[in-house]
Amino acid sequence: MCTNSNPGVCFLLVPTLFYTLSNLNNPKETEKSMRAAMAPMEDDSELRRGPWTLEEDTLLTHYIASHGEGRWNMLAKCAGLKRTGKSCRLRWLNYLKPDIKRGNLTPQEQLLILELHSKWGNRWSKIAQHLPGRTDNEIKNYWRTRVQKQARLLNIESNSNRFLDAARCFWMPRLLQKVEQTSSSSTQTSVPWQLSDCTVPPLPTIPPFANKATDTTSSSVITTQQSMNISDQTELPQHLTSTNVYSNQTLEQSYYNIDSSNTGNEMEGFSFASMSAVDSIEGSWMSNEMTENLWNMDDIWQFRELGDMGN
DNA sequence: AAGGTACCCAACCGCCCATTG
DNA sequence: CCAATGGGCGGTTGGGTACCT
Repeated sequence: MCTNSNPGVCFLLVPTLFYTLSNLNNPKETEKSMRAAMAPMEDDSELRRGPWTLEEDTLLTHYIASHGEGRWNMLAKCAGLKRTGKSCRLRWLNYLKPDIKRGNLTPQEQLLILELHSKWGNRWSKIAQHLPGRTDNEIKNYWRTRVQKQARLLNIESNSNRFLDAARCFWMPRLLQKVEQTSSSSTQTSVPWQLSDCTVPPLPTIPPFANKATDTTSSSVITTQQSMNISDQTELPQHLTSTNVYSNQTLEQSYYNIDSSNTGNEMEGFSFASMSAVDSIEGSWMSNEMTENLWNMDDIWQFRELGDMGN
């Protein structure tokens, strides 16, 4: 019933090669894998857990190449894996599947994640559907490690409107700028969506945010929908495919309508707002150390010449 | 060089929903 | 209708590694 005849050579080679390469310079890892591979032989009744070995990967890949995906519990047994079906499924989807893309997220992908997350929240799998080759797990990790880190540094909730506004006003435009830079320097792009129509408005010359924070008379807080011009459609965000959502008006609106109910200490956290001018405004209330941390995020924060961008 | 800390990410966990018998 | 099972999803954890002091 469960035979492993007719192995799919390609499927077999990909993970094997990857494993070999990734462990080539890591004898420690290879040794660990070997030891782990031996472990199940000691107690066949035990389900294995923890890191997958090359042997397990090969077994799984081999089996799927021959029989296809699905029925994971059955698959695990038939393939001779001492793993749960869930574990097999996860390993395949997040690691072994041939079309998995590896390496750092491109600015385009980062932008798309920010954009889609502002629309759908933590719907990682839904977001991942729009990033070919990226897994929900990877996107989730990216969000939790990079994005939420920024939120922490800023002392604001990553799921708050304030953070959304900050990302919208400063992060996204810069990513767009970077996208344009990279796409202009190379004719080919792997971006799954059209970038040609994306336009980055010049960043406004913004006064230190603390000044605005004292304005408790302003009343409205722009919502995600308002500032993003995001429709409820399931297609890609409009500005990524057609017109520019970062119209000057929208940008200005979202900037100046950051929750005005916040005062004092809370506002201090929202340093994103002054980031756009952090290099150009003398005496910014934001410490150099803090801005350094912020701008070090990946390489997207290379745009130190913010003053220039606004001109 | 050594120890401590922060970060990254693969893997696991628990919950939920859909399907099946 | 209901229980069992499979599969999907978001949240969390722990080990490895890079970086810092």
